[in-house]
Amino acid sequence: MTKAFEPLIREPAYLKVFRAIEARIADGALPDGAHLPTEAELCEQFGVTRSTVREGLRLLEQTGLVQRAGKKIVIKRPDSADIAAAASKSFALGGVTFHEVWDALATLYPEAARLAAKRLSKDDIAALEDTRAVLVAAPADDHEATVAAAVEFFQLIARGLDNRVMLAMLQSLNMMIGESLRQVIAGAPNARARIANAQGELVAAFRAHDADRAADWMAKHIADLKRGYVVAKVDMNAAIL
Amino acid sequence: MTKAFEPLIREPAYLKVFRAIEARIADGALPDGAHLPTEAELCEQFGVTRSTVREGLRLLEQTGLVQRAGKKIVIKRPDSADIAAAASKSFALGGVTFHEVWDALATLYPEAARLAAKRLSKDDIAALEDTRAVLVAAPADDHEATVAAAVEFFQLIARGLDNRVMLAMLQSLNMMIGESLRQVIAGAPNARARIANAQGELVAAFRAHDADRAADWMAKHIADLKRGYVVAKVDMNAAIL
DNA sequence: ATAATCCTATTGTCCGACAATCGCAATATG
DNA sequence: CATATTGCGATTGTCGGACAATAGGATTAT
Repeated sequence: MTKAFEPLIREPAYLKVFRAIEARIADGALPDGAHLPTEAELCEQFGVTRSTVREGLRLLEQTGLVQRAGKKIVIKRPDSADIAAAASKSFALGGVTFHEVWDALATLYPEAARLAAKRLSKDDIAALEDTRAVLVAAPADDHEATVAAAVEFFQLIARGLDNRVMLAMLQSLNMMIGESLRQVIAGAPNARARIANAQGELVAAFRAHDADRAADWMAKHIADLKRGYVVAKVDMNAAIL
Repeated sequence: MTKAFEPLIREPAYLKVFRAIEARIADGALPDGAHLPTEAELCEQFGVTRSTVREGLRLLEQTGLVQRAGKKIVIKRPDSADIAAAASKSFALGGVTFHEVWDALATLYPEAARLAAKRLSKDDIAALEDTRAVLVAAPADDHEATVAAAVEFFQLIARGLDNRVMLAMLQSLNMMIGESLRQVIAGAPNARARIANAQGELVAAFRAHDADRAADWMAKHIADLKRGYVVAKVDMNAAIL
């Protein structure tokens, strides 16, 4: 006998609230920056109680689709930074290892550098030099400043690629680079000098639009990071954070 | 006058509930597969009401840290697929264009293929051939089967790299490849034959552990996708989905 | 042993209430 | 007149209790 009825889908009301609002955001009915009606109004519109609406709102909130600005809830589509932050948090929870992160860096970043050599604007390159200057100027014992400048250098490259997909991916790597570097820099005395040198060569390659050279130096730069691990005696198979 | 008091941090209780449980998951106190106590018990432990607990649970839920299995809530750390799904959904919401996705594919996948040539096991390669066989065997007018097989081929490569970071990134690209291909295949008659050919060459390169050849054919494979866009008259600057 | 039935714990939803807080308007102050 | 202060109202955060629906386990019947 053939089935007479479809299994009827029952979804909690709070999920329906979530999806309804999500759909409006997706189709542009609720544009970026618009603010949601008050909870009471949503109750009325959806015909559910405030508790239910609030559970739905919590889902939206965590998805990164809305943000509380003071008392109002404003629509904000997730940008690259949001995606990257969520991803790297998940990676950390998943116990991703130094080796996996480094491996990804070594695979992706030389190609990113290759693109950067073609795409970075003069302003982008100037910003890179500024950041390099900050790194060079940082006190030798201020590891945090060194890490910050090194990461910012990567960030600038990622942003200069003019591609939100790659930006999000590289950005999530960048956040994890930060964690890695923190552990390396304290234990590897001349790390900062080596970083500064690599950055200098990279900037020169970018300026010359020399993709091969940029990729090459980026590969060296990343390889150096691994050497840093060894010197600092970091276990490559340990989880980051 | 110097400030006499720190600004005291006040966080909604439902956020504290969320963070408390999240922390327990992060530090391993709540291992994967464990199940959370009932809402009533959580109320008691945290000293808040059920509404509050539930709002916290909704946050956990959307973060992907827990999953409802029937009535119980079980702990489940987000895996690569979760990260990829969340990321590609965000990309879609952000209006990422075909061009951005293709650009990322063209940048990342040849390098992935290079790694794959070194890392894929015999079983991995056999699975690739099986998938290719499925694609070849699919009826010419069954676009969906063709898309599925083509995407699965990419999935197998990504999984074979043995790196969760790269897996998550490639996987999110794969999900978007699906969207792209769907639009291309209907409009590009011999797309399937070209895909099958590229897949064959890739498998051969993998089998020979020839990284350069693998990267080369992958680049061609991706370039073909762009030609498909042109033939199918897809606007590269249009948003995916 | 398997299938059908009942029970109970738990979830999903609702209602009503109140304190805390934010935004804004009305007011006071210079 | 411009700026700071105060007060008010709307809105959120939290509470407590309530009830129907349901999933899962225990119990009974086949």
